[in-house]
Amino acid sequence: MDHFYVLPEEDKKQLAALFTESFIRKKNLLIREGDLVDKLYFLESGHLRGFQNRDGEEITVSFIFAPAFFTDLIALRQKTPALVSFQVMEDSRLFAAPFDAIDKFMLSKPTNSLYYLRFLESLNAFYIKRTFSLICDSPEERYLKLLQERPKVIEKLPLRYIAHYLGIKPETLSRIRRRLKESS
Amino acid sequence: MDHFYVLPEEDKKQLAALFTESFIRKKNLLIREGDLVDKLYFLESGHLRGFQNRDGEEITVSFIFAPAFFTDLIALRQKTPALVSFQVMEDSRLFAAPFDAIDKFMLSKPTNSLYYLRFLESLNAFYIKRTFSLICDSPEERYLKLLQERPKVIEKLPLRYIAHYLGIKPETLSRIRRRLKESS
DNA sequence: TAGTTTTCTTGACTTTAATCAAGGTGCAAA
DNA sequence: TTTGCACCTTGATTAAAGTCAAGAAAACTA
Repeated sequence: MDHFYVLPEEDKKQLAALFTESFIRKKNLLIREGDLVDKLYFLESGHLRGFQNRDGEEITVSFIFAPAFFTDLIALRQKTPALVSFQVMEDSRLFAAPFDAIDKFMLSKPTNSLYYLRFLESLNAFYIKRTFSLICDSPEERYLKLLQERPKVIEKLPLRYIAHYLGIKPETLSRIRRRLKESS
Repeated sequence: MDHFYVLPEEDKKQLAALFTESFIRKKNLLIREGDLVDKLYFLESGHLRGFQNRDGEEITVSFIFAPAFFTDLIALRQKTPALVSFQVMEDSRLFAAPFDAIDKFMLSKPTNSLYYLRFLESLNAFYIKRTFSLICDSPEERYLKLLQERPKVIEKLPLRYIAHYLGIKPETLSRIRRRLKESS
């Protein structure tokens, strides 16, 4: 929890007390599309994929690698049904806290919201860059950038998830990989 | 400034005092790609486009419509050169505040950061939805969604900017428009 | 381990968008 | 008002990604 901003020891304890531990088995859903969301999660081990159901097909739109906080922020704040399902890709340990309690914690002291603020800022940076890449770069360029910036994604995840994440079809990614192998 | 969270009158005055007014003429750049950024801006009238230079061509990647806060958040926080140039599309009135001062303001009272926090959350929601649309929707679907969600964009902006924003070429958008006209 | 299922690869073909180039339109400046 | 320029539209062509289908490889299960 020290990635963004280090809270004083005392406040950190107070925050940690809001979370309860749980375990979840491979392939289970943590958030289901359409659910209401009221918790913030911290994934300690394993990784997740987020997907949307489009005409019966599951389109993977995001990945979460431990250790990381996550939730469906849109559903949570706007109190609307979740847009995305989150599926655990291996047996995982995680912590959950009611967001109401987090909000209270943040309001109790100015520095308490700094961590969340930094988290939002970096999430923003990530999605802005991803948007720009989808607009400006070719599928092959997007794949190469992903390879550079998040090599874990490529090592651990099935090709079809990566393809959807990049906005292309699995067959196309398979061909991109072959092209890259041949030309090297 | 009341879109997200209404500050008490006193705090609002304190915040407003951090901003200085300025005017900028049509077509001028407010932030230039490569600049260092240390201010938060509030656009009171007019609208902006953000663009990147790719192989000599200006690719429009974002629009800002008054009234709205904006800055290059990535450049600002990571103290890296701006990724995007911001150009005013008509003579505009705006306000600027050093971000250092904003940070101090936020740290002086827990509720002072709430507005910024809501701003970040809604910016996030916006870019997440845009990313998903770029992944899942066809160019025509993306155009129709934009038409629905931000009709101002379509009314006021040149076709080629809208096309780049949607990740397609101007010729393609021109053809999409014709198709839609014919089929209605 | 053997067998089953899922995922990946590959080829042939179709669809879609990009590119290139020409002509038209409309706005802006003189 | 006229002229010039920037922008948009359109058609012909090319390039790229999508689709469909079959077979190979890998992963899971009994």
